[in-house]
Amino acid sequence: MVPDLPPHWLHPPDIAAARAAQAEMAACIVAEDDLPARIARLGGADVSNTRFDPGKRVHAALVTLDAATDAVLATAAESRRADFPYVPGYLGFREVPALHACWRRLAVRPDVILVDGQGMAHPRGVGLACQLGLVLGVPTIGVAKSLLVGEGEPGPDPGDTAPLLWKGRRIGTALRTRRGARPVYVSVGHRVSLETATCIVLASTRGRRLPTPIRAAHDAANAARLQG
DNA sequence: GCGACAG
DNA sequence: ATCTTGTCGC
Repeated sequence: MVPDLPPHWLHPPDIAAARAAQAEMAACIVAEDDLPARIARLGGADVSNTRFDPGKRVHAALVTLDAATDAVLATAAESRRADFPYVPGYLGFREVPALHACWRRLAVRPDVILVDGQGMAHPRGVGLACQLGLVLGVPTIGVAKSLLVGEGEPGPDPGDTAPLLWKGRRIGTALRTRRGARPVYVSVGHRVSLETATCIVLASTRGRRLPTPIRAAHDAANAARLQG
């Protein structure tokens, strides 16, 4: 938990301030297990955008699923104007504010949130999943569909993994969740170990490439965009 | 300087 | 991220 959440962690005035904020956040990330022995609820987070939108709005969604049945226990969506542009490496500053609003209204809270984006597999070790976890004070896992930095190619079978390496450092795990599909890139967000993160992601993938919570969040964010 | 670049 | 139908394959 963050005692005093610095305003610039959510709303830095510019890229330079955002970069400085990430440096501060990097020192606060906890890459260790802090989860209940038996995870009951899994969260999913995603944001949808409208192309060519002059209003620059973002449509965020946070969902809570029963880890055993995949039943949706709660959903919260937030549509608002983005106060930060999309800049590779600074996605968190664009999406976290709206997701933070979703969290405040989420009726049933999950034990851990699977985030559609990188965790520590980031140039400065502070991807969207890390930022969301730090701001909410909740365990998070980064699950990205493509790479920002690093490389790693797992075997062809579901469950096959390969270390995600960058500059000689391990920053995550490339995980094959489905045969014939491109791998997903798992990395620590906050308050979870890479090993546990990888197990959770694989366990929540029902024969699909992406884990159920993220698919549900994607659907919810999309629904929010199609409405308001 | 050139190329890369989550969502 | 988003624009989009059918189609190939297990």
